[in-house]
Amino acid sequence: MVEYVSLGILMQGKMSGYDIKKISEQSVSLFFKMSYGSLYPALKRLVEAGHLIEEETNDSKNKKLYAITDQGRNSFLGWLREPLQSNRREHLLKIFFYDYLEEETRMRNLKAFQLQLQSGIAQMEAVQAMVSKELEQLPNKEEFYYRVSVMHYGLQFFKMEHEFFSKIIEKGDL
Amino acid sequence: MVEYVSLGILMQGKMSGYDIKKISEQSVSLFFKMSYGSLYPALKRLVEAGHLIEEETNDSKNKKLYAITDQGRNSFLGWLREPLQSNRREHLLKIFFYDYLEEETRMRNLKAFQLQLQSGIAQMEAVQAMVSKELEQLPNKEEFYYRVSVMHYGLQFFKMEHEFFSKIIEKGDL
DNA sequence: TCGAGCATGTAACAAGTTACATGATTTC
DNA sequence: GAAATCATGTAACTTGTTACATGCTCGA
Repeated sequence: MVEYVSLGILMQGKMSGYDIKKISEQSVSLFFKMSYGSLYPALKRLVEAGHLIEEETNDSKNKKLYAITDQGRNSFLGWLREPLQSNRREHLLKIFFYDYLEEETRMRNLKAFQLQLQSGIAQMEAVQAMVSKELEQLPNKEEFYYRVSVMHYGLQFFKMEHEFFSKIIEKGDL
Repeated sequence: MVEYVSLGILMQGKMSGYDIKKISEQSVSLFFKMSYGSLYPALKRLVEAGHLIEEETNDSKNKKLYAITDQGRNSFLGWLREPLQSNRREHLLKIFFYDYLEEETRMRNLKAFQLQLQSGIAQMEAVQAMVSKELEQLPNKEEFYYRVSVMHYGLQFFKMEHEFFSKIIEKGDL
């Protein structure tokens, strides 16, 4: 993931590793934390793979500037085009970069994900209904307060996400 | 984490590795996915560390039952008592098991986390205000539609989480 | 009898964290 | 002149995934 996030940030223009990290903190830090220990080796690999070009500046700080190549751009777009998956939580990361993606793929993926969410919600609602029935039979309900709350939270969360997707699919008011 | 989730599930009573996975899917799968490749080695380590006792059943399927020891219970509770941190997303996992924790620590941790959320929200709102001002100056606003949407989503999400915490702290209606 | 589910495990690999290590520059 | 920040990197470690490997049992 560091690699794709780095490529995504470098779509803006060339910059140093240090800058990439700073920008990631100001933008995608909600969904993704980057450490130098993963970033610098990743940049090295990307250069070796021809996805980036390294440029040594001989200014005082001897920092290096990284620029994305066509190959890198293609690789990044390939990643963006993949179906959205919520299991790895990378879906929001991808959507953050969706302005770079062509409308068609964008809509296809957003709608597919929307459907997944819908069936997930239906499933969870079924489970919840069952659980709360079972729970009512028990004398010691309060012992499951946090369990139940967290399940409830999960459901709420998915419903919120579903609503969010509806809005961005319709390019609704934000 | 597999280790703590396994211990948490075994607080209910002894069962096989296979069962642990099944139960994890029915309960915490929203926040945590378990694979056998991590589960079985984890169980082995927990036995070696004295946190679990392994019991061979000689029934046809030759499955093994795992039971939590006092040491394991203490280790699990130690983990539960740690402050909640949202960076690793393990906070909901912990809260799921919070019925096992004493009220005092529970409230202390929930309230501390609530405060963190609050300052996070304030910070994000400030950033958002700045960004949307800057954005209005630009002629090509639409090129940042997804970026802006995702940021908006993040803020919404944290607000929702904040509300959730308010409710469970007050033992409010769910 | 055949496939789904029960049941356990290993090995290679992937990805990232943490701590360490270093040094220049800017700002107060 | 001290502290913060810019700037890059490595090595050991942690954690988990994926694919492979095996074999039993129960119901249709």
